[in-house]
Amino acid sequence: MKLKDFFYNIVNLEDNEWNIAQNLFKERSFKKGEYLISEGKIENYINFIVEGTCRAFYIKNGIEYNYEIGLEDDWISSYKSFTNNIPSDEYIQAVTNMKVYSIHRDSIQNLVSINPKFAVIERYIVNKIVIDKTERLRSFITDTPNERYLKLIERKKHLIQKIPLNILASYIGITPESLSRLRKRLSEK
Amino acid sequence: MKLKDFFYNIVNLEDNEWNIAQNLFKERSFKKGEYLISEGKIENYINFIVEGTCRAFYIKNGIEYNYEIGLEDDWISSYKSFTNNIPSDEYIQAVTNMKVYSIHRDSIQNLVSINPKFAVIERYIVNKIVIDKTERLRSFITDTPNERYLKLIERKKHLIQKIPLNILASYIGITPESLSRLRKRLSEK
DNA sequence: AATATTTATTACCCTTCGTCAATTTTTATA
DNA sequence: TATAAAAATTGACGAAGGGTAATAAATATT
Repeated sequence: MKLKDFFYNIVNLEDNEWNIAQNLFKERSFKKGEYLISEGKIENYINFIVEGTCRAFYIKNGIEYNYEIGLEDDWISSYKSFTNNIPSDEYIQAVTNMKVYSIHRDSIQNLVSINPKFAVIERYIVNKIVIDKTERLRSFITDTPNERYLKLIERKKHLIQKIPLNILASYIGITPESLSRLRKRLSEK
Repeated sequence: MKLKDFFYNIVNLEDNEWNIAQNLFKERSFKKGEYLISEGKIENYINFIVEGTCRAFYIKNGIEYNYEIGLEDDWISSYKSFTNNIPSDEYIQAVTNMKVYSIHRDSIQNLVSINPKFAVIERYIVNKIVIDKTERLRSFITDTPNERYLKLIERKKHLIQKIPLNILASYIGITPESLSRLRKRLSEK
């Protein structure tokens, strides 16, 4: 079970500690196209992706902007909504069928207050979010769309290649047409 | 004292609680051009900016990329270095003379462990970092350089206008030449 | 399997930004 | 204050991405 590995890589838990945590996660499945969270709804969960792929996007002037792609072993949530308990300004949608383990905001509070080990894990996840966001921001500042594309497909090739081009293009920050041309240019070399 | 306001806007502290916290902050001053942190050094502090302006930048292929600008009342730190206790991959430099209140990693641990109110404050600051980063990432995805410039100068006009153009350009993600032209176009309207 | 729908590719032209280089303006320093 | 250094502006040109639209390919749906 991957979630267990994730936890044990951060701190060593006793069996009963792991059981307590495990019981607070609930397994949820989403079919391709279904939404984990929609704009206007409050995000109560943070989700560990066991299987499948999803995208986080927001809409501005009628256009969808895919600013995050969640793959296996990633954590995904509408963070601002989750932490501030306010309506989400974004959507998270399953790009393929997917399975996630979800834990409720209150359950996290619970875990963190009863055992400092869980506080360490929680803090680890938040840090990872900050650092990933920073890295992605840097990529937008420093890299060309071309470089961003190459970095993206390096991430987990087999998974990325199943994601529609228009989503990848948006993630990189260009139009689908441009990504199509970019791919062509790369293949010609 | 602005730091006090910042704290009290999050939670109400008793006088003695505030005193405990206050004593753990140390005031530091930096002259224009001095570094709060340099690449390779470990960042031990998180800094509340009382006066002045600074920039956070990293170097890639010999080029400086200014990815953050710190103004009064902002918190600034080399986050990844600070939280993971590893050498910084970036610089933070005073753009004007500045005064900050700095608190050490260990002192925060201290505060957080003795009083949950401080845990709330700490969590508030980390959340703000995540949300600001997300917002800035979105701005890179959604907005044109022109829009990013307008948003930037709206932030705190009088302070921003004292920052050299080449730093602002880098922050927006364009060359100084382009920002110069952009400004010209705006002034012609 | 046939049809409809969505997704991807390609061509056209246009705009913006980057690069390089020269000049002007501002700021720092002897 | 004079001089040097740094920062900002401007011009010319090229490359890359955007917009629109038409076509082709791949997926869904009946």
